[in-house]
Amino acid sequence: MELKDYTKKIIESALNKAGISFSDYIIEEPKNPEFGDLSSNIAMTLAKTLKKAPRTIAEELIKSFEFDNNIIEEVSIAGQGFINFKFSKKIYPLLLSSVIEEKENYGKNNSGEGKRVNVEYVSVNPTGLLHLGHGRNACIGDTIANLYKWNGWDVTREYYFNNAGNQMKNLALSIYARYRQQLGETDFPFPEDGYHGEYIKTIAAEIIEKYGSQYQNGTDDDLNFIRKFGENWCFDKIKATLKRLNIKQDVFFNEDSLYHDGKIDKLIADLKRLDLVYEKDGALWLALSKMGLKDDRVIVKSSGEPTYRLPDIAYHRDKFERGFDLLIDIFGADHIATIPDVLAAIKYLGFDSSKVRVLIHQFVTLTENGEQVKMSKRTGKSYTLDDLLDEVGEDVVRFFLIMRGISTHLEFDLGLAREQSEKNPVFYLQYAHARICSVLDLAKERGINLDRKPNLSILENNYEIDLIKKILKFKETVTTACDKCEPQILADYLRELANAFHIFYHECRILGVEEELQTARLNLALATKITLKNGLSILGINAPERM
RNA sequence: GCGCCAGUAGCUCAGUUGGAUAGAGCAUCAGCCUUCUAAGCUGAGGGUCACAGGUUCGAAUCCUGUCUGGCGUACCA
Repeated sequence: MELKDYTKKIIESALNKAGISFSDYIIEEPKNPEFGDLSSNIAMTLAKTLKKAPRTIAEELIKSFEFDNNIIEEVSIAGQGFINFKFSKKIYPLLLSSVIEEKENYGKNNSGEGKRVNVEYVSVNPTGLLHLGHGRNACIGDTIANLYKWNGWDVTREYYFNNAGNQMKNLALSIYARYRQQLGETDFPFPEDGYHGEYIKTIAAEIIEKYGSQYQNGTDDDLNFIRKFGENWCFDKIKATLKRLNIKQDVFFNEDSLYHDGKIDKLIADLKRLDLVYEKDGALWLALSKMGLKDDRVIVKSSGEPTYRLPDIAYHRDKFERGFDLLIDIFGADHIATIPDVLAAIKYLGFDSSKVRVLIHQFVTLTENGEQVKMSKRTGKSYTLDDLLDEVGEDVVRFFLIMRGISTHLEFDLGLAREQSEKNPVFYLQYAHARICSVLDLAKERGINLDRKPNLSILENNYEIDLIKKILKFKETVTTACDKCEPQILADYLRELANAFHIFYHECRILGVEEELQTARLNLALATKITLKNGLSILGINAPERM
């Protein structure tokens, strides 16, 4: 935000004049607006090193502040030594015209220009359907990818999957058992740790429908066919669900390719060369204890099969070698165990592991009227992401799954989500947008020309100024939400923005007032609409023109 | 046992990396539509920030310990 930069320069130049080099302070909006528009704790943080009372430091600093009186109205000292800045009300409307000029680009910045980030999310193996937790992962990942895009980064959205190994065998055997059962052998044994979902029965039924009983002998070829059929079936469903959420990933990275391309062999060779692995009990162990971790782990089992750690390390190395400046992994809480191992290995292979940012989100529970919901009422089976989408719609799902901080458990209130009313926070935002569109339409009908250069400085009552301030905070919000990788920050901001608009709308008549004011207020509404729409698009949510 | 995450209003959650009187939504109660969408707005009540110590000008925030819940802690992924 430009005003914050301006304030920072004032402080910095005062520090320079005093010959002090110091940056351990913040400039922030005080919670209580009576304290001004921006506030700094510089005098208090300096107190420690200068060994002077905060208030005297503040007084001395203020004496050498140089600023434009048209921008800053008042600088004052308060409390234990806060320096408060109060801006002229006139400055805000002037900043509004750039919002309207930038339109769909308002809020973007180029701080990430020339940098490449890889965001890996969803990454569900094709052995089943997406559930709520996957949905949270998907929505967080997609929103974070959008945020990086808005901050000027070159973004690659990636999905990592494994279509080999035990779990796929298990999928094949599970389908095969259902297949035999549906062909008449009702007591055909189901594998003990098989996939119990109803979808397995659906897949079996489809195989019967298309191919009859030709795979019932269960030869290797038969099982291979069934495995591939099941994999494709699951992947198609997963992709279809993601498409409903408007999520489209750029790269689907198959773990298997790491083997075909020799990257696994190369990794083992390199680890051997670095003396970071050893053999014991017929297995190959990764010497994590040499890398500062507690326990060594097996990376190749005595059977010759690798454990998941090995390809995970090779995969991260591959991402580094593809030249990304930042790697973001989004995992559910159950995947936490492998992370320190992968990062340690990556570091000892000579890569900068601080470029890997791992985001762990906690689980989602579905509730209704305070009770936990496990089954879908419609299907009577466990709730899939698709069931939820059918029930409450894409916008609500996307919003609800990002509206809490990543690291907290998320309670998805089905009753609230289903509610098409003011209680539902999504509709609150969308309603503000639709309301603006309706006013703008009406203005158009009445032949009001918005393009004529508006005199925005006529906007000066508190409702107008508060709304303008909120609109201007959007840029900073996009940056903060991205830096912290917290989509929730943006969701909260949009609610505040919509609230500021609703208040303005309630208090200030837009159409039918004196012409100059009408034009100015219409432009304010337009700027709000632009900001709301841009923010919603980052969250992947529609901004309806009518509700 | 050990590791990670969490514990803030009746419920669901924020709290800008240590700042000023701890906030919001929902729920409850009381108001506001002859005028641009009432899916809106206004007001009220509601708190031992899990507990106990410590660090300092100043702690919901940092440190130590305790308690509670979730997730991990495989030659599963």
